[in-house]
Amino acid sequence: MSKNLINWLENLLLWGIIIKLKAMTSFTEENYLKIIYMLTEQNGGNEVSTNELAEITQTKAASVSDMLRKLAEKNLINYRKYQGVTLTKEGQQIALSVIRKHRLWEVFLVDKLGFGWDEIHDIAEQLEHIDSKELTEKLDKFLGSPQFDPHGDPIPDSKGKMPSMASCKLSEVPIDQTVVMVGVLVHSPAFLQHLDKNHITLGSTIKIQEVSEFDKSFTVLLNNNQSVFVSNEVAKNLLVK
Amino acid sequence: MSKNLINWLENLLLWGIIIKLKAMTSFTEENYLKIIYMLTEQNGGNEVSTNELAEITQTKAASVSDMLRKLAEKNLINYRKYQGVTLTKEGQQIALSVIRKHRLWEVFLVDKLGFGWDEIHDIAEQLEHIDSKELTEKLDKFLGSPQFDPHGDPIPDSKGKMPSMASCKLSEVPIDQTVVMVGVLVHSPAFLQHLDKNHITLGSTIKIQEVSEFDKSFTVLLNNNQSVFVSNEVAKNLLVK
DNA sequence: ACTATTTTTTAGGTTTGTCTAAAAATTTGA
DNA sequence: TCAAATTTTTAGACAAACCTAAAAAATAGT
Repeated sequence: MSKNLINWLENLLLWGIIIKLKAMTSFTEENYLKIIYMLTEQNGGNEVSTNELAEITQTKAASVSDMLRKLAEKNLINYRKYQGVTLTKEGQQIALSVIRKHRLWEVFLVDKLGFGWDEIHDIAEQLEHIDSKELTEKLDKFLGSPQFDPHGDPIPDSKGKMPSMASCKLSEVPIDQTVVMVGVLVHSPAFLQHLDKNHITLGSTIKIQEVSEFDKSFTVLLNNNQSVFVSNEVAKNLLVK
Repeated sequence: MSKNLINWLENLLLWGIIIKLKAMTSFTEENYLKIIYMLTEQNGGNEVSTNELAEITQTKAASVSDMLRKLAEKNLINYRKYQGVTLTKEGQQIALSVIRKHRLWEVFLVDKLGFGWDEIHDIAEQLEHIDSKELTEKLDKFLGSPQFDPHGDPIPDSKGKMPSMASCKLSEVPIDQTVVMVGVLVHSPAFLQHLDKNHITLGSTIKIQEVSEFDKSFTVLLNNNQSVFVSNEVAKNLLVK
């Protein structure tokens, strides 16, 4: 009967919609996945705790618990109650895609629009959730397929593979050695502006002239022949090669 | 007493937050305002009805009613029950800012990333809600402060002023006259792809060679000396100058 | 090893934006 | 003009993402 057929088609359509909804990740879910990815990295691959997530998302632990249950149902995280979480393959893919978009947009904001590296974070936090694969790939081409963002962070490729680069903290480099500034471990506007004021930017050549016994502060020579003072606190957060 | 002082400060803070929340417009609210603006234009300044809004937002009239009550409370629309709505000054400002962002991003997508004019609508619908005045103004500069978007629609300036341009429908132009294509009244991919196939684009020179008595279809001569056939349906939706 | 503390989860509630069903207002047309 | 049809609003519910308060599990200290 044609009415049965129509019902059947409608059911199929309905199923299609349900499957689509289940496959979709919301703005908020994407944020959780991204943060779990970054914290897992920081922890050296260990599980991320509920409280850590609550701290960073600026919500309460109870809200995090709710969300973790939901993400686990969607198979995006590995979740054993009270034991913290890690990402599944699928969750990692989504996290990497969000990070890719975030970092590509940061390159756009600095290279094309002329923003400072201390001004772009909040805008990129919004742009990273724009949903269009074609857009991401065209943006990537337009920017010349950059490997690193304006803070020196690696940009994963469309398959989620991160470019790697050996680097270490400036604080660990021996005296008299000459190195190149390739990244920062802290992204706060205050830190970045401090570097600007001292003419230290991505790509700066840094020669370590003197290290104080007392407070482990550095005096370094930059490529412009300027001699600047670098506290240990700063040196610990500068990546060089 | 210091406890009273603290309470008092907390109250002030709370007030501050409430004021901020009241001043903010959500993604969804922005969409309603934008749509009300566009429908009001189409209606020649008349009120927009609940059903019209339900149709376009793809929701139910009941949901629209709810939202209208909310927007009216925030003084963004003029709303008399059962009488339809218009925007207040404040609502219009927000609508124009969203439209400005939408059209600037469309220029970016076509001019810088190489998208076709039939592929950009859904992406711009997302980008138009990115919240950063500095971003909008830097994007505008980067694009060379364009006056019109890839469909020929005017881009309001940062104060909400629309550039104007006299134009009329191709269907209203007399025979033998030569005009320039400056816009479209329909933005569906199908229509835009049809124009692409006939080599009619923004800026094309069009000379009307022949008009059929029977179906009001046109034969026109383009700047590349190609002669193409234009149905009345198409001619009614082409803006020329 | 067993309290005390901390961490995490559960239970129950709020807001936003949606829904369906039903009521009320407006418009239409004989 | 007044009953029928249409449009709009109200009432009551639901899902997502959050909250507070309280219960349960894990960890730590002696």
